[in-house]
Amino acid sequence: MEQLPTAALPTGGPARIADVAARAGVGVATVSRVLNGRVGVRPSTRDRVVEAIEELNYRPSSLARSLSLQRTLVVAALLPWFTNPSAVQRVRGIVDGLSASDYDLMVFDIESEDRQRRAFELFDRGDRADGLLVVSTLPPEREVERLQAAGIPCVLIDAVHPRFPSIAVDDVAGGEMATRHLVNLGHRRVALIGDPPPEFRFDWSRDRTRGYERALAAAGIEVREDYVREGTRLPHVARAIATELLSLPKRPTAVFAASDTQAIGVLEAARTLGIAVPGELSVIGFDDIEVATYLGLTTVRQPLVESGRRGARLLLDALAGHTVSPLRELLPLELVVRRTTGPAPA
Amino acid sequence: MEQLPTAALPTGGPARIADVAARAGVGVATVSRVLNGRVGVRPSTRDRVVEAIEELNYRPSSLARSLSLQRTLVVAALLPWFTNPSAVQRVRGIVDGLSASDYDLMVFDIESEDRQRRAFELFDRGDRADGLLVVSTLPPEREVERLQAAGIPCVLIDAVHPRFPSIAVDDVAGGEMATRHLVNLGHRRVALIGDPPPEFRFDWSRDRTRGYERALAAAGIEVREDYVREGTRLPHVARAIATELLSLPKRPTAVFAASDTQAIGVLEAARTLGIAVPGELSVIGFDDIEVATYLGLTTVRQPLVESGRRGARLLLDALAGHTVSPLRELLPLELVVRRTTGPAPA
DNA sequence: CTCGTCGTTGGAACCGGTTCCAAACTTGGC
DNA sequence: GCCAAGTTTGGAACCGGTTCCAACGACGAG
Repeated sequence: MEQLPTAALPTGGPARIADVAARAGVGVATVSRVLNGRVGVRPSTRDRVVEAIEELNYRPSSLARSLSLQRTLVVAALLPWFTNPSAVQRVRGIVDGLSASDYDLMVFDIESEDRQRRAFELFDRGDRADGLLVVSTLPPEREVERLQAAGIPCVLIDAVHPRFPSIAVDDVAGGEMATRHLVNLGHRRVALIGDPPPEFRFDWSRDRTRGYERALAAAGIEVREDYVREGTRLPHVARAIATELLSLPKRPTAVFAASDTQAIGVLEAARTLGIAVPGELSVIGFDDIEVATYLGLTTVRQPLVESGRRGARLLLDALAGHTVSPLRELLPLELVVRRTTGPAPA
Repeated sequence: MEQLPTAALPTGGPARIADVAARAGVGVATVSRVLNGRVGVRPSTRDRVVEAIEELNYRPSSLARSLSLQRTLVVAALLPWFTNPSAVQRVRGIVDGLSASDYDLMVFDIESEDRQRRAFELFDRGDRADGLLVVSTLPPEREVERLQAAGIPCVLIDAVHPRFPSIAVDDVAGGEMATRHLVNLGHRRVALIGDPPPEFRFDWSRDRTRGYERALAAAGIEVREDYVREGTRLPHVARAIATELLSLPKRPTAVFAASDTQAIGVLEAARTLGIAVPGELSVIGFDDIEVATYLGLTTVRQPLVESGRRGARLLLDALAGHTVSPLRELLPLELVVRRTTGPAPA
């Protein structure tokens, strides 16, 4: 018998490439070549290496590999999960858009400002991921600098920034579309529940409000201040606001909620107060999240899944070296009429 | 002016620790000490280093750091997102359970078998994450070996395996609880829609079915084969199955769906067929996902958020070096009666 | 038989951090 | 003013891969 290295795992931990090399009686460079399917390795040598790999149950450290290659083959999606149920749909699209590529997806929750900071600290140097998809949030300006300096491709979804390509919708048009639908049904007392101006998110709510105002103006209806409310997306917050709204002396006959989540709160408030929907009250949302179907909620659909898919594609393009100019791509909106809107009560 | 290293970023890329050291006129070891808040650095030196760090806008590479430390300060959650809406709730709990720790969470989607394989390839060596939370799925046996060999702490949530600690519920009891509720309401023709035996997931459906059978037996009701169906969780699949079920000559007066997602499909089928719920048909689900509230779905609640929180805590314990024996922790179930179940029609 | 060429191969530098260890520098007591 | 003890400090080895480049062997041609 010829001399073989004694211990299989001298270090006690998982085998390293050097262990494999020693076992196969070759150099580390050769093992690396075999691992990466390089040509120019004698078949007999290759066989010995493969055998050693299997005997040691070896798998290369992706960490060390990334460090050496300066590439991780990972794409990270940064998104606020919970404040935004539609984000899950978007991720579905991202997964789909990435599925044909070599890249793996990692999702990072940035619900709190603290976690947002940590997320960018992990990713803005490009050593945890090769590219970033930032969903429904805006990177702080300091990070914008850093990302661009480090040359990390970054695509925004459901957010807009002049320095990055983005996938979004025309929120003004959407707000107008929703409101016009209500007006066309004969409603004159149309309320709005929007999001408060966000601190570090993209302010889509403001644009939807603008669309609301525009549609009312077009119909010659004055905007009543007490009909325009703001509150976070949390269901119970929207519910409380809706309860106030529906308890006004001259209560609205229709409510446009700037997101489906908030629309659900309105529906709950109406049921509690014994107000019939759509008989006495019409409700329209925005987004068309999955629940909307089950609830029969009328809403303005934005292509959530498609936004993720497009964003992923754009990022892959950028990663492939194609220069992607910071364009603002708008996806189409569509009115989906279900069972929560109807003619204004006489 | 004294001589300073000329180019700020000689490499063109982000600054490295050596650049900082050169700029501050110290060694890399000293910079490292400052970065990590070690004591034993002269204040004046520390100031020079801090200044250099700021001037170069330096941030250490977390990748290189991980490689050197053999620690990532990252915990990975592996879960099938979309086949399982309850997973989102669980992640919410995980985030909460981790929030007080130094660990960051990364979520990895393993919807397809292919992605499951890739996930474990990325993580089973422990160089991408220090610990794993495996949700609603089972690691392949080969990976079990590898994980244990590499000493990577791993906690299962909504799945059970003899070699790992796990957080789960008593599915038999749950199935029994749901079915007994229907029986107590006077139903004798109780159908079941379950999951097909999964290939690489944990088979909770089988246990819930067993509970169903047990409850019927206790009431002296025979299990009718044509009342027991199987289909994936996709809403339209459950819907198709329910449509068949409700078109039987002697159709059931109650359906126990092994998950809320499937229960939703049943509700849709009933509405399409014009069957009143709960007047003519009672429906009970399992899980109590968020939608269940909005739909008024009667269901068996399992503590989804809590499962994530407990799993995270257990994992943190393991990461802190406490030995966590492979215990099977069961969380309590609770019957939540809403508006989709009622007395059996006369 | 010798030389040049090509196919294989291994050593060593590198990716960007951490840390051991020894050397250099302070400081205090005499 | 000198020496021992303690404080700061930097060089170099290490984490585990990839890859450049030089060296080695086999082979065919002259």
